[in-house]
Amino acid sequence: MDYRQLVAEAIHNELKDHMELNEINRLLERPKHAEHGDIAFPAFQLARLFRKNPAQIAQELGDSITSPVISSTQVIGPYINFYLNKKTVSQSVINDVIKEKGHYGELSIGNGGNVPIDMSSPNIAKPMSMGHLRSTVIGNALSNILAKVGFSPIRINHLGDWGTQFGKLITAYKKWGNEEDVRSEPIKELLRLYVKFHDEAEDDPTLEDEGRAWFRELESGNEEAVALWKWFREESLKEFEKVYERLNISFDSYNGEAFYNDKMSDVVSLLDEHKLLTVDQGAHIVDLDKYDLNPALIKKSDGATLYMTRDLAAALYRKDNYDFSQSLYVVGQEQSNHFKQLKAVLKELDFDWADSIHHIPFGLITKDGKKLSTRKGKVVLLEEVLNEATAQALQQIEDKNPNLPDKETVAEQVGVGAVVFHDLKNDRLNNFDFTIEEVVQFEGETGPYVQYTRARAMSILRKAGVESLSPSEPFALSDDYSWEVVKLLHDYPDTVRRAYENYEPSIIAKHAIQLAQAFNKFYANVRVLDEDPEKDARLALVFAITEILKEDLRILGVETPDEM
RNA sequence: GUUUCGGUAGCUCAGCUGGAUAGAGCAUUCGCCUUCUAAGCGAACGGUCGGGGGUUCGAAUCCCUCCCGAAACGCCA
Repeated sequence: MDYRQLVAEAIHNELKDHMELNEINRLLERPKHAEHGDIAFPAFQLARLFRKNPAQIAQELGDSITSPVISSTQVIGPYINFYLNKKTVSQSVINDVIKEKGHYGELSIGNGGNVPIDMSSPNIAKPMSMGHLRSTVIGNALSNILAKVGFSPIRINHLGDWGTQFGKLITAYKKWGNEEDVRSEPIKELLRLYVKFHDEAEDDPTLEDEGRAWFRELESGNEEAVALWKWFREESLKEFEKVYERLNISFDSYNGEAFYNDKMSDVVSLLDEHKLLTVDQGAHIVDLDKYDLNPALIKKSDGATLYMTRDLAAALYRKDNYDFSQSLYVVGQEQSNHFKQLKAVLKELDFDWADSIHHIPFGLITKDGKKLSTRKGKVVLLEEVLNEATAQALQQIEDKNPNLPDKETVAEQVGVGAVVFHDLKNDRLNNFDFTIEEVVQFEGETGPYVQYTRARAMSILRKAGVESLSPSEPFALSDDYSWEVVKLLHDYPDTVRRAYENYEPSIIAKHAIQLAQAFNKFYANVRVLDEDPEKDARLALVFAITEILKEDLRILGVETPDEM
């Protein structure tokens, strides 16, 4: 049931010749204060239309609007406030959820269209940082949201597995590294070598030359260089897999930068055929003046290709391979310019699908107010954050629920859940300064709060012996605490739609928090298991809540322990 | 300097396409476990919505301008 639509139709019945249904729907609003009813219609626009005082219009119109979902109407000044029929609406909404369970809120906007999502994309030989976490969890949540509204997401891990840094790394390894250390702790050791290289290079600039030389060797297929590269890549991937496993995220493709090595010359020829390339200071560029953008650098003055070249190759490959309906890039906002250029170049190539490419930017994570830098060894290691969160979750369990079975598993779900939820709960463009205390929190607007809320609800169902419900029974409720929950359940499809339209997982996270808050108030004030004529309906509501909280968290990539 | 984001309670943030007395969480203080998990609930405290103009019946929200912060700005990705 969509009661907003029903109310709009009821109003439209009275205003047929004066206002479109859509317009009415647009004007309807949810009052901020409970004493203003459940849904309100302001009469200001009508005042202009009828050249009358809006309060007077509201007064005249108010009583004539009727509908089975409206239980009463109250006019306050220029507002017509509607109170909905709680029993009718709650019964309908609860049954909708019970019928559809996790599928509730699914939409068919996507028509099954493929949507490659460029996400995570860590650099080989570097540890996963909090920054990669953002791309990973936002990308994952967006994939789930897209699937929920009918697209077929394709998760692509565009690994940073090529570039001059490998020349530097090979140089550093040959100078200061050994096989054993790399094997035992690959990322840590490779990072140490990488940082050492940059330290030493400050005093000894010839190192940079050596690094470039080794990269040239790698590009031209030098056996030793290629072997080292492959080895570094494998070891790194193994480490990344551990993290992805903890986050419960998998990919459909690991085609990274190296994958496009043999596909870039085609891009260059294509640009050339379209007469788009010009030479400037020895470099090949595409002029983008008419887009008010800097030129896109396609080839360096030494002939080497660049990031842009590679991303063009990737965009073309994805179009050919997936025939996507849209293509997303979950990449930090500091690269906005790059993606504007990318789209502009594709437009210059006359590809009409250029507009279906969307950069999904996100804010920067800083530490002590400063940008993180791998080169300077200034990193927040994701794995350490997850470990700390899990350890604290375990401590919490020991304190509060020491008899809980399988504590370690739950601690992992809660700890990781806290970190992931924290990353998704705010507008993705917000910057934030990393502190472990802030990320690992279990109270208030956090992942564990939502998980805990659901665990309490599950506990009620367990005690009542409810495992599943069929939607036939009359689950009508009318108390205020249930009503707040019912309204949030009702809003779910619209929430999903908004999350999709804005590519914004935080909209789902906020819904989860609101629903959890509403349920906790209900829980504190309404006894579910007591014998009461409404007992079955209350259990049905609790069941509906567990389903939607679980679905909210599933979309965000947060697990849901039944007990904690 | 140019462009793009941002400035709302002590801190972190909501506030949907302008609407009725600006909301949460954290922190602080206080109350609630003989009743379904207190990772909870309730209460108190806390705001010139960066400043100034403008549009409007109505502006935290839209426009202009100024101040402050962050990021990007041709051979890194």
